[in-house]
Amino acid sequence: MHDPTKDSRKTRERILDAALDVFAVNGYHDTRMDEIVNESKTSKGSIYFHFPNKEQLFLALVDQFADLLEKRVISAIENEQKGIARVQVALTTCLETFAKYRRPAKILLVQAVGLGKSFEEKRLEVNDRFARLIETYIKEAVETGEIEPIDTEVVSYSWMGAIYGIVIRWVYTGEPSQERILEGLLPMLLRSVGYE
Amino acid sequence: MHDPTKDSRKTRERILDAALDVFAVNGYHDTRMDEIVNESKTSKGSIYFHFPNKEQLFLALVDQFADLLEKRVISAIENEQKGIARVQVALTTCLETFAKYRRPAKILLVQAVGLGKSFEEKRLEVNDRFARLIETYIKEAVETGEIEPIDTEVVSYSWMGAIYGIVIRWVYTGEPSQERILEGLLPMLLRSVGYE
DNA sequence: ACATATAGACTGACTGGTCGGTTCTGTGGA
DNA sequence: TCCACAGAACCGACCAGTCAGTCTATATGT
Repeated sequence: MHDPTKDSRKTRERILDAALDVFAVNGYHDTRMDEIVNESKTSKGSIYFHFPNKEQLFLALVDQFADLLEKRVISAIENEQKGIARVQVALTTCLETFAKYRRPAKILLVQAVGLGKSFEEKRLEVNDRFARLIETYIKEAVETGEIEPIDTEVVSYSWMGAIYGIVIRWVYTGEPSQERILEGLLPMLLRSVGYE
Repeated sequence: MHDPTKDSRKTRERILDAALDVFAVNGYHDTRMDEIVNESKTSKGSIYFHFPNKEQLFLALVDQFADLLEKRVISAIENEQKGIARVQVALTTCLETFAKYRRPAKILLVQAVGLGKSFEEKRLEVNDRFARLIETYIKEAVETGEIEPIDTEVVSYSWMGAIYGIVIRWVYTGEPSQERILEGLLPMLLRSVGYE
């Protein structure tokens, strides 16, 4: 019907970018719509033209990053053989993506937590998607016999937690360095399922 | 008999109990002080007599649980020999405590996240306390030679994350069962530092 | 023993500022 | 002419925090 023009898309992105900045720093409740208006150099009318309300604007950011993360993981492993190699690449890609997109990561891992019911639903949905993605590759590695059979659900959720925990700390303090994370965390996770 | 201090203490606890219930279910921002008033069968004035404001009431709950967790871990390991045995007991105690105190756990792990700066400070402080506690015991196990030298900081934070990740899922869905968590997660964590 | 004073604990109706969201008028470009 | 937006003025629900006053128990004075 109405193909969004180039300008329209640009404005939408300016709003999303500004929202990303402000939400990442201040969190959801401490962010005023007027701040996003200022930051985006648009207007209140414009924001409410592109997004129905504050909540949907925020969730759009969460979705955007979840999609990005999934796409990057899937495209990274598609050249790999089934098995532990895929697990390794998937983990590396996750960590690299979190490192590269620090603010979206903070929004997903920190700012989206502890908000109301509708937010929590979205977050659990994203988490599940992510955990199942990891679970798939772990199961493949079990199938190829590279690692022993294990409770893959427990493994995937605790891996996710481990990654989140480290990344959250890194987001706040810059420590441990990305190098240390890759060199410390990855082997540790693989060792946890009996792969050296 | 009519010790005013005792009555006062009881009222304070009634308020804390009610706040625990309501905050755990609704989160910080979706909790109205009036709900806590109703739930606690006290009054607005009474709450503001015992606590300076909403924020401090919430943080009192976080502190309460952090203290409890630390006390239980420390008292549990004091009968154990230095080394991996202590690590094992510390982890078991953590998981048991989270399981036993489900609502406080939810408040610490979920509802306290993504609130403002002062909240985040408190949460990071609690997390650090907890991570360092674990780190201590891991270091001891390295000293006794039961496990190989490792990046204990990365280990402690990722362990913490792993535990959080699993517990959060359990808090929401009841899955995986406590049994599966103890039988799946513990050996996994120990394996991750090269201990069978 | 009785009256009075003081203080701590508690009550709940009320308020005042905040902020998400609306509305409306206007503008420039395709 | 219509889309995409600017932006100011405005609305009004919502809710943390206030405050004047009540109640009860104990201390003090006579």
